[in-house]
Amino acid sequence: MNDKYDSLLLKNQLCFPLYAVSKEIISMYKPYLDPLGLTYTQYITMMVLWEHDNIMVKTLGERLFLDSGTLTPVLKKLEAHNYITRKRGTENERNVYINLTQVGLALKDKALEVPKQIAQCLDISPDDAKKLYKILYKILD
Amino acid sequence: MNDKYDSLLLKNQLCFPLYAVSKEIISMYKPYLDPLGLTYTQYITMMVLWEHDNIMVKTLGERLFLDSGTLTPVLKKLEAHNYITRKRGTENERNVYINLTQVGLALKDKALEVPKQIAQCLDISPDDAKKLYKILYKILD
DNA sequence: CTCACTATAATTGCATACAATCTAATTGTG
DNA sequence: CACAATTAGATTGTATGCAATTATAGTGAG
Repeated sequence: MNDKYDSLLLKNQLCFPLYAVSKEIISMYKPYLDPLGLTYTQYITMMVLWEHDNIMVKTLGERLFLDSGTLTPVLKKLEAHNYITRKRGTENERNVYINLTQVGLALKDKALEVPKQIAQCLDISPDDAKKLYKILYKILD
Repeated sequence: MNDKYDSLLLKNQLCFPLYAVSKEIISMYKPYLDPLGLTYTQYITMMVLWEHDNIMVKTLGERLFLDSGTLTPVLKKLEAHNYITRKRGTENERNVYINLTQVGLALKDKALEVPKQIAQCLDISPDDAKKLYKILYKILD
């Protein structure tokens, strides 16, 4: 009923459903983010900036669990869209500060619809959502 | 205490911790998969094949939630490593069947260590793990 | 039987992710 | 002060992921 290879069955993995659900939910964002001209990664980047403007790339990376190798190209695209600006710090030339433009700030109001739409698509009970959230942050910390 | 933009706070998202935890755990696999010459995507592909050999790319894609655009390059790499073979079906030329080589099959024994090591690194209670697993599969189905 | 339709992979283009390396700036130490 | 060590970003290389398109092979309605 149980052999030595059971631990290698896909259905006995915890990481795989995490990976699959993560991708599936991110793909649900696409139709709602496309009108805003944002990808999912760009969206969560904007979310951090909407909460706290004028932050360093390093801080952004810590909040999003992303390194400069990922963030630099993302930020350059957001800058090309005129949603943000990138400026070297005067006190310390190593630091790059990200700031929202008027356009980027204005996008916040349009983005309000996104979480609403996703909540409707996502078929999960409030109880499960709460449990899931808690367990995930327990792992992250 | 509560403003109209609360729904856009990173900490109020359910998808973000899913995405972050998924990435963090996948990165934990790297030191254990490197000696096997596998990436995480290649590893879960091999897991499906270890469970059921001689399956079509389409079936593999359904199990892994990946499309041919992702799988074709992954499978070509596994073929280049001599872990698998790819053969067009004789009954239906559209189908491509994937089979393990002797080397690929032998890798299964070495891979047995991987889930053991990951379980040790992953600091999560059995109860939380069970809850998490159930909720994730509820979403996937 | 034929031709539109469908199905399966492969290909192409774009956007991440991350390891490793590099550059420039800053800091700590003797 | 001099200089090794550290830090912040950028760059490079490799490997996904996914949408859209293409190529080829089967299928089915008339």
